[in-house]
Amino acid sequence: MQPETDNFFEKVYQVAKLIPYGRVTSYGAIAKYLGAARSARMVGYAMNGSHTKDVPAHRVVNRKGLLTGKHHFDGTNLMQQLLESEGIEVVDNQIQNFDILFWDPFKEL
DNA sequence: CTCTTGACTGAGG
DNA sequence: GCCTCAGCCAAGA
Repeated sequence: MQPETDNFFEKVYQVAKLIPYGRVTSYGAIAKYLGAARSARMVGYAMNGSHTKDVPAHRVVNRKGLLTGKHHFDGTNLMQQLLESEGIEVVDNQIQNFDILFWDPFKEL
């Protein structure tokens, strides 16, 4: 059965899956791409179920490039480990060169 | 229906 | 640049 792309949550998952390897984006960017620029919080809220999906939630951070959602991962530094595993530099929960690694769905899609 | 919570963001000081 | 406040929207109790 086809995924519920009509649901806000599913839309978030779909976009998150489109994030290329070694790239990151912000909740607001995804939200805006979905047409709900003010629903950035909903994006993060939706990610609560991301662990049951094939969604690379670790590639999604807040606008500052800070790993605000790392507490939702199993370990304490799991999110950082995943990012570093993709060649992304992370220091003190903050992504380095965030402006360069930032993946804008409007420009890339 | 009302109230609370939240992986956010933008504006103001 | 940092801190604080308010707005925003959806889901759960």
